[in-house]
Amino acid sequence: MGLATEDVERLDEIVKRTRPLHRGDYLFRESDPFRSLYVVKTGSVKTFAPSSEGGEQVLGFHLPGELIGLDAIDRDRHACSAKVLETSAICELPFSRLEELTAMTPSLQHQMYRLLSKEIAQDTDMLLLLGKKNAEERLATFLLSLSQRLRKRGLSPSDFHLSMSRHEIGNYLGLAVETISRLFTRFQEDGLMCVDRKHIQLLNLAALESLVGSCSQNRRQQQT
Amino acid sequence: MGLATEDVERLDEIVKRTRPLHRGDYLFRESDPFRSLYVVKTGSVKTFAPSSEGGEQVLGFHLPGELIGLDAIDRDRHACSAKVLETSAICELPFSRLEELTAMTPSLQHQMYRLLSKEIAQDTDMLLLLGKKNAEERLATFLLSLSQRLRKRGLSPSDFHLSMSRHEIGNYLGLAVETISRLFTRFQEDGLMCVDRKHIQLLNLAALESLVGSCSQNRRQQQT
DNA sequence: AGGAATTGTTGATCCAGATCAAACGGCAGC
DNA sequence: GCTGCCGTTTGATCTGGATCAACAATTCCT
Repeated sequence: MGLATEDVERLDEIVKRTRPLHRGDYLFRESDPFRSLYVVKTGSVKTFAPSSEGGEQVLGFHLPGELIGLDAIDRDRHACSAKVLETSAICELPFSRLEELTAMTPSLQHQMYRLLSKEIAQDTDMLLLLGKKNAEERLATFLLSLSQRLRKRGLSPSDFHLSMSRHEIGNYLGLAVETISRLFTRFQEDGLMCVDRKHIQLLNLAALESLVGSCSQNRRQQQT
Repeated sequence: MGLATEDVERLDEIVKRTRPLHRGDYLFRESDPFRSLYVVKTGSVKTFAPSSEGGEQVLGFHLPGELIGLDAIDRDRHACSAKVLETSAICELPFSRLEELTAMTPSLQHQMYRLLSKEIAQDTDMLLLLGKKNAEERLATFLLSLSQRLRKRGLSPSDFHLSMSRHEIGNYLGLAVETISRLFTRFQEDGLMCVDRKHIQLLNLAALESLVGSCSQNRRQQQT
């Protein structure tokens, strides 16, 4: 992510590599004391918070290269749980070590601020999604987000495996499972994608992008 | 916020105090280059991002003591606009100066990480609100949040002025203006609060808190 | 392999909250 | 004081997506 090799070496020294984790394993649970940040090397992880009365809100899906646990620094304990969705390799970054390191390395400190800030900006996008977008726009946004993040890691942006269930996607997007299922069917009928169980192929990225930007053509105006 | 007086003095040296700003003034606009963070001293500010096709999503209301602009560090330009809601005193913190200062002051660096992390945790709460709560729960959550933040600053937690319009509240909470208006009326009928134009009195904090936690009594189960 | 539990799909119905419509109350400008 | 414009309230109606209800396809377990 644009670090000098010198910095990378230093970071490398404090990273702990954990043995592979498997579907269902927890990286940490809500209210665990906060000690480390985690980086997904391969596989995927979901984070989620308990909502009132037993339910849960999926907060995010984390793909290779992505950092988990930034929301816990403030309270010294995790505010959400992180569960592995498929066999995954995860690196652990003890935060106190990281903090010492960034204190003596301005370029790393800057990088750290950027990472935290990026997380905020992403949450902000999500607020817009949940606050203003309809079901179709939400799912299109989700698919394109996955696509872009996979591309960034050199993986196929148009042919991939969903490690999360329809239920989890719906929860994340603020929609019911049934709505997700119906939209997958519809998107497929419209030739936007090809869905086979958890195997997804995006056939028309451009069309999906035009859905994301709020389908102005088929709605009257817009509130607010 | 729990800083050593020594640190506060150093911070004080880099703070720019701006003349009072007035309703409608912008602190910054979306896509402006990022230079500074802002702290509300008195008054209030709203931040908002353009949503697709002209609308906007209100991202937050910022009261005295709160920091604005953290989402811009990553991209070097502001991802949202900040508009003053009433005559306000705002401090400006040039970020490059702040970054230098925190690099040489571990306690300040730590504080900075905590602030960024807290922002993420707050956004997370908001995702839960927009993803899982109904209209009643959203408004109750909003009112209690204001109440608590005012109390933290030594202001009345149960008698205050709303500097934002019903429209802005609705936008923030993902609800229509009419819904906000109706809920205010209902909350008042139920003796939870007293509403007079923009003047709010919370009469029953405990009851509002019980609303927030999802009113399990009057709904069947709960999805996920 | 066989049965049970989980996950996904599809159709029918329902409802919270949006949208539409109208009238009202404050307040700014003249 | 009068006028016009917002912002707010209230009522009527509409609708996107939730909920309910089967059922089908997978995966898991023994």
